[in-house]
Amino acid sequence: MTNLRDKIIHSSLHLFEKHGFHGVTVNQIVESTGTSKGGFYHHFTSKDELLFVIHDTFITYVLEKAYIAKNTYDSPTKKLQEIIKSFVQVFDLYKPHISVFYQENVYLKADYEELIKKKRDQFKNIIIDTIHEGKASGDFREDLSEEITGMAILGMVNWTYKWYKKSGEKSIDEIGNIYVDLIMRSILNN
Amino acid sequence: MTNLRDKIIHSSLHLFEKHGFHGVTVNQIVESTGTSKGGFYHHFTSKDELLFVIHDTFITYVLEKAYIAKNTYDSPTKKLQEIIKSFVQVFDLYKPHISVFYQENVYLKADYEELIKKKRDQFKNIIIDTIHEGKASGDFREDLSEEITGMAILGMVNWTYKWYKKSGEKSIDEIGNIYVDLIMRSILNN
DNA sequence: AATTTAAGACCGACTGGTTGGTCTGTTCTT
DNA sequence: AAGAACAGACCAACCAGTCGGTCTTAAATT
Repeated sequence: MTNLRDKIIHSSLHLFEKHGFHGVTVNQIVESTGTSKGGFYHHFTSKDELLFVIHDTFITYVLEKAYIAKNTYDSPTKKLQEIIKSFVQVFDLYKPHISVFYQENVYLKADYEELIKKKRDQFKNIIIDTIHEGKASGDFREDLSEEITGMAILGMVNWTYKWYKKSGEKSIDEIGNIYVDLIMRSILNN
Repeated sequence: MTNLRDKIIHSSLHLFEKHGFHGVTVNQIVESTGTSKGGFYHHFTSKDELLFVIHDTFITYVLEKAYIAKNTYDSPTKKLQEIIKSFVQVFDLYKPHISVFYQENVYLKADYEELIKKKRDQFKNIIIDTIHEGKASGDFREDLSEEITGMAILGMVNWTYKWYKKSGEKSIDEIGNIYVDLIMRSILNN
């Protein structure tokens, strides 16, 4: 971590995670980073922009991983497995980002919100499309509702941010494998 | 809705859901309720207490439903099915409460937070205990991790608050049945 | 090589608007 | 009559953002 910008993001992330966006003042961020108001506003136009940057770095990373998984494999089953696994792995890298992402998104300003929403919808659609493919190929059950099943999977996986701790009993890969197992049993044919 | 207290809760619920706890001022609540600061502070000691009341009414209701389901049936399978179904039904009744519950819980003051956490843990344990019972009785797979499976189920179900709309294609009971189907396929033996 | 110039990085006292909460009344109810 | 229910002007605290200024660094000029 060489530059101040990254330091500010790093500090604010942990503060936001614990106290929420509005529970943390710019002065607190600045203090915990070891800089000043001037330093902060030299790198960010506003507190709101900082919130956006946190949102954007996370969703951009996740989206790219999902595209890679989608394009690397042919079978819908393998695709979905990899999308889930790669997403779950992100919890070890971006846990605080994710917490802020799901906890504070209502506080994004309209313009920022729109940008984030687009990427989030893309991610959602990758999953739903994969379920669609799986049904078409005969891998997945015909009677699945693509929308609801997609949201069920997303929910199961996303919720992890509420309870996952690196120091917990199970590693993130173990958790990912459990999710994949549960999901596959419920959507695979026969 | 006869008394002012309920009116205030009702109005604030929708405001909080859309703009978040800190995105809504007491003046806005008071205005949208059609009352005054005096009216508000006659019924609530603080804005924070209002937040707590919203949390508490929801979790108390849900917890009671879960206990009833747990005590009404004998088989773990049936128990779990009913717990899930009864919980999902709550979305039609308490959608705004739930949104606030999961979005704004970081802003609960320490004392209030503790009270809520206790009830939330009780709810979580009802599910985990039921999974435990199901494994013991041979209904559920032996190799399930009770903790992770429990959190996976909770995640799937809880996440509904992020996207569910009464006006949507599927009714809440249909969604509940899909969840039960997915979950049962993944945890039932053979 | 020495000196000037200029821009980027960072500082921190200050401000203007906002917000939760108070307090003194007035009106309704029993 | 008397207490509960409500009204609304007012206040003190807080907080995001500003702005004039300093320090560092590296290129440009002499």
